[in-house]
Amino acid sequence: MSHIKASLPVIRRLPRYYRYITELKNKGTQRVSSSQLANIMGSTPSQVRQDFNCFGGFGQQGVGYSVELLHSEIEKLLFPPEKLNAVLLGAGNLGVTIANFVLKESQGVNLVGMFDSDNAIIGNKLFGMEIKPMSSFVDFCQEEHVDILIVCTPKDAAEELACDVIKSDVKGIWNYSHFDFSVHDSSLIVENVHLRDNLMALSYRITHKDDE
Amino acid sequence: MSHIKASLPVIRRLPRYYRYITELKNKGTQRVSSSQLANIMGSTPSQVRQDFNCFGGFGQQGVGYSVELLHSEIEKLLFPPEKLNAVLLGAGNLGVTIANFVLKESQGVNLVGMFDSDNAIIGNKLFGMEIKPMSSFVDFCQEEHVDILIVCTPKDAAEELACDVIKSDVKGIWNYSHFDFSVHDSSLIVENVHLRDNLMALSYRITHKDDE
DNA sequence: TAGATTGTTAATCGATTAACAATC
DNA sequence: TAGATTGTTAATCGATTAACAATC
Repeated sequence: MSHIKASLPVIRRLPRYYRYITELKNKGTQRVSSSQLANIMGSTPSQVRQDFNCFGGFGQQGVGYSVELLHSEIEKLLFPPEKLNAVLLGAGNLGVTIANFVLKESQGVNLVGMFDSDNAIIGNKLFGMEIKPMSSFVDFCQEEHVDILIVCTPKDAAEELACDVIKSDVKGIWNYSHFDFSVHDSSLIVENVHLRDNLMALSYRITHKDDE
Repeated sequence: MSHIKASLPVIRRLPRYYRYITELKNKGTQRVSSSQLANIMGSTPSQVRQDFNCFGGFGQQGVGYSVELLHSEIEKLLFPPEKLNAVLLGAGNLGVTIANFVLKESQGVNLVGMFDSDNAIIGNKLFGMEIKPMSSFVDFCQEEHVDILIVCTPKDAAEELACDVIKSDVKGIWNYSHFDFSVHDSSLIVENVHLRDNLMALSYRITHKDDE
């Protein structure tokens, strides 16, 4: 029953726990031990227990964890009571794919707007929503209570947006651009998905596998 | 001149250094100090120096780092002498976007094949390449020397692929599926891009910002 | 009761930060 | 020479792992 604030590594593991426990639940498994979970996660029983104890400890000494309880508790942690509202900035190739992903595969997050600066596509309908001009997004955010900005613009556009972002009063950014919001404003909650950086890291690790 | 094997956090920072140093180079900046870089990176001068010393230390005491030299050294580290060959498994919405990304925005990696199990799209041409049946990818890998597998299939399909992957003798996986290759085969080099997990972590952090 | 397995405290490990001698 | 800034060693911090008492 400690309820220590969860550290970032713990938070990052939470969705993975959720995935595996959902699988167990669907298989009809009733109980699971920290060592079984460690096995599935590729970690250690200690870590599993430490992780869960950040949130209050869902287990029973001598018995293990109830899959059902674990599932519903982690669900409560991951899905807020009201869905978060998100807005897409940059409706290019990647942006549209991510928008589609949010609409179809994410529980917990609503896509409520799409913005672009290209006149050629402004006004087009996509997923039943009209692509609006980029310049109108700050006003939109004020009216519609937007929580998350999904940034899929080129770097320069993202950089220009930086001031507007602060004005817009959003709580977090899902950032696919090469502009690092977190470096410039540490109060923002940012998750970066830097595809290029990620592929480079993979390529480095492959190439230097046998170093020393 | 220590040349310690770079740890994963250091490797992950390398592409970011590269981005910032490329910018400095394009601006015509000649020299940069560890504290300036720390500022741009949102880290500390100590970390910058430690990081670079993993690769042999590119600086000059009392003077700083030459932007030109830093750029070319990091480039050498990140881009292998021969490009790596990659193959896409799963040419759905996300897969096609990623393929497009690799073709247009990644130096250092070649896309040499695309595979899917859906008969409706097998044989279609995309980016001048024919989508081939999934069943043929192991043979293809043997003939064409494939280094990287980009997995954009649903979880079940990825799970079925697991054995073939080992046979195929690839060196690394860029994984967008919900099947965790790294847990099941720790000898594989895997970079996971779990969009759903990532968005969930963002949503958790937003919702629990003010906890304790 | 004995065996199993948690919750929690303590020990270890690794990464980050600080300090300082070396040197341009 | 004095000032600046690195390379490198030492100190700190945080996360992971181990140990063990509590308890089902």
